[in-house]
Amino acid sequence: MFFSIEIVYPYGVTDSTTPVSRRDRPAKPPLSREWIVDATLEIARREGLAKATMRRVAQELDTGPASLYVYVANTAELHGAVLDQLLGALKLTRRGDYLERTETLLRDYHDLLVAYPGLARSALVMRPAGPNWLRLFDAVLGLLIEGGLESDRASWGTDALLLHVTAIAAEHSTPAAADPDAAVDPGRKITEIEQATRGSDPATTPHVAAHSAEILGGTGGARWTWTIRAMIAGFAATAIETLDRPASVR
Amino acid sequence: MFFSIEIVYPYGVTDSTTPVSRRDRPAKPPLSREWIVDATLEIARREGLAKATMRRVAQELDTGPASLYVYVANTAELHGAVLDQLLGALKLTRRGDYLERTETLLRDYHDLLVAYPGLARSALVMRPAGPNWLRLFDAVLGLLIEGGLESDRASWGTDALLLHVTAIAAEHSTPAAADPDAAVDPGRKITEIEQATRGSDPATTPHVAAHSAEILGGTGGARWTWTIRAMIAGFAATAIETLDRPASVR
DNA sequence: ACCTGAACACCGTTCAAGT
DNA sequence: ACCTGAACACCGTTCAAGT
Repeated sequence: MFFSIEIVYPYGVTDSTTPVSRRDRPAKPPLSREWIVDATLEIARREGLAKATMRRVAQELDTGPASLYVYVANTAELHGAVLDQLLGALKLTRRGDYLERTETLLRDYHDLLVAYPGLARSALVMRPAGPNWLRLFDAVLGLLIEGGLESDRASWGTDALLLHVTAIAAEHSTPAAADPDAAVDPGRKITEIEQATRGSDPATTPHVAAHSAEILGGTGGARWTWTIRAMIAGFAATAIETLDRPASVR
Repeated sequence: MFFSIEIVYPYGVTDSTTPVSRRDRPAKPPLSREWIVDATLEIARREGLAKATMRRVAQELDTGPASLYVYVANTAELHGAVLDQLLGALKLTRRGDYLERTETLLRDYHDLLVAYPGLARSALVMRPAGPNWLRLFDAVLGLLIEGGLESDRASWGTDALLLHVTAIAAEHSTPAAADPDAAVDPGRKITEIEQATRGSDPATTPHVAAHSAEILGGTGGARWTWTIRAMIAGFAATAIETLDRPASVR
């Protein structure tokens, strides 16, 4: 076997997180990609990624927005660099079996995305491909293989798991959450769905009407864990070859 | 049993799709929510949802953007109305067992999102709650229950499946796809990930390096089907109660 | 009562002109 | 060669003023 615990564990031991805490910037710092990403990160932490616009970042660095384009291709690329920077802080735990460790890592990834409103949304669009993203992908893939999944299922499964966790995070980081000005008001958006679900017409949506309690029920944590665990179980149980039989379905 | 095929099948037989083809608008139509949604839909179809801004829609309707706010709360709400409108066109097939029918419905939903660049992205953020969204949710839920899933797993599973399909669509509807000006160039973004994956360092990302072919392999269709089928299998095999045992994991 | 012109406060990105 | 002021082409949303 080519994988080993020793190779997997060093994941996340990069120094990528150092710039995060480096706040001793001179008044007029020398412009560089690193400083730009750093400034973007600070704005994202304080006010959400949506506020970390080219103009705003430039202002933070005492320059004009045009200057940023010397080091950064566009806003999407900049936000991608921020995500990858943050991903460097993720670390694998040594505790638990492969399943617990996978869940913990995915949870940490989720929590990271939620901590920076707007980040999940851009992660979804960006198709991240930075070095730390690759490390995260590698860690999950290694865990699934360690858990006994065949490498093809493990590969596609890792893709699906990371995408799903990102989507959950994107769904939860509402625009309201990204805007600290708006009162937190966590019941608002929930009520809208709750209202639609509970008040659904049994004639047109009989199953929703009959199971509204289950649809709306469960703490976020229990639901999250169940979903991830069920997905992994499904990936472990479903062979890819099987598909070639009724593959003509579309 | 309270669910029945007859109740499930009428799903999608609304007239919501009629306005889509109604292009015989007078030069200066009377402003109404319906006309606004209709105009937004047309712009979205032709140029992508991103171009369907308040200003652009207002221009299409020969008025100022302020006038739209009489009928629509904000851009997000308008885009949500467009999604729900389009969802009205989805229909259940009678062919196949519950699994095939679920897959076909989810596929149709996916294809719909992909057909309107930007729609998936906004569906992800919006937490849709319109009547046709509820109908779609109800249809999937009904199919999973018909397939034998307990109602609690079916409920959470439906949520996860719809979220995942939306996320896949959002991932595939790149900003490039939303912008018809940009040359289609489908190899571009793929190459970026392909490059990162293939060129990954075996020292830092051993599993990615070892399995790059599997990670990048598979036609989109096979991958999509495997993922959805595996998820459903996992939901069917994983009891929610089980979670309360090691629920203290976080 | 209903509608809207005009304004406010922003955006990303480019490019000609400066140092 | 490197940097950037100023401009171009947009945004969402509000509100005072009109009909």
